[in-house]
Amino acid sequence: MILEKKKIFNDFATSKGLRSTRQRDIILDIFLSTHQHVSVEELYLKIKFSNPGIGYATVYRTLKLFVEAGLAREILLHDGQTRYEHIVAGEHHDHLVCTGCNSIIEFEDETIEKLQNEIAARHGFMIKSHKMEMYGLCAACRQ
Amino acid sequence: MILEKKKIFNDFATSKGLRSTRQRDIILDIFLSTHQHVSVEELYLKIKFSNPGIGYATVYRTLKLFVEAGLAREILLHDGQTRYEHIVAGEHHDHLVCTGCNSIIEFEDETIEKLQNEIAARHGFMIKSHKMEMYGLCAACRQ
DNA sequence: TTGCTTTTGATATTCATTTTCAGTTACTGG
DNA sequence: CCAGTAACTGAAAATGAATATCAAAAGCAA
Repeated sequence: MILEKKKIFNDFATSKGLRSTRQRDIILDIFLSTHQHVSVEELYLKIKFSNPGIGYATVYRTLKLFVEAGLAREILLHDGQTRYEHIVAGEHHDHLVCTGCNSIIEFEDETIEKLQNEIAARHGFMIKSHKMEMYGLCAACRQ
Repeated sequence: MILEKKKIFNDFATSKGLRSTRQRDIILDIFLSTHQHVSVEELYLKIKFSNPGIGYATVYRTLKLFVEAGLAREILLHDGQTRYEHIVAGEHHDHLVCTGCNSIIEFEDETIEKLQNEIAARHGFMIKSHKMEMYGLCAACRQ
């Protein structure tokens, strides 16, 4: 699956006439090794650890490329930090965000997806992406 | 309905020991006269027109109070501007955002709401709020 | 390798939002 | 009604995430 994603990125790079660089390889590797919802800061620190010398701006730039390539998606929570999550082809999940401990639970619901498409169609919309977030207290924080 | 909202804010202010000020009254009035999804900038300009002298910071501060009071909700789109929308008790709507012309269509779907509650329950979550946004091209922009 | 173009890293910049702080205003007790 | 005190305001400075700039470095085609 990781190889598959690397291929997606390489194909994207080729089609765009982008060059293949050490930095982009490293950033992709590390991004793919992370869990969902990395903030740029988190990713940058992780990269810096094994590869000092890679600059902040490059991480930003490269993440934007991942979004363009369809590998990642930007998500905005309410802490002022943009996060990036992995896109898995044919799969879409949404988020339960605990406002107590900031943990995030993912879920997927086919029925909701279908309803979303119906609603979009009803309004003449052509949907490219969507997101859904539910805020509340997780089981642990309710106590 | 407007009076009702003013009462909600007054009650909130009283319970929090906040003072009643001319500025807050004006900002609430103008906020209530806006449509959905005002950015701070938009609101500030509108306020400035009839009430020069009211400062940017006060508008920011006051909008946060409206959120606390349950009158407004912050929404984050992808243009770097925080927007505020009205909360109508017992009603919840979601958004279709056109990435072509930035227009926003609102919709409401009871079935989705129900599904969300079921999902939350399944995960032991107590939901406080949620949001759903679908991005794509509206009918006009598809052409 | 040469020459050209993209990419990078450090830094400066931008822009939304928050903080600071001195002056002003609202409320409370007398 | 007045004075004291604490909250509120406005202007300006500060912050912090994200972007732009630019000289140096690196990829790529011939």
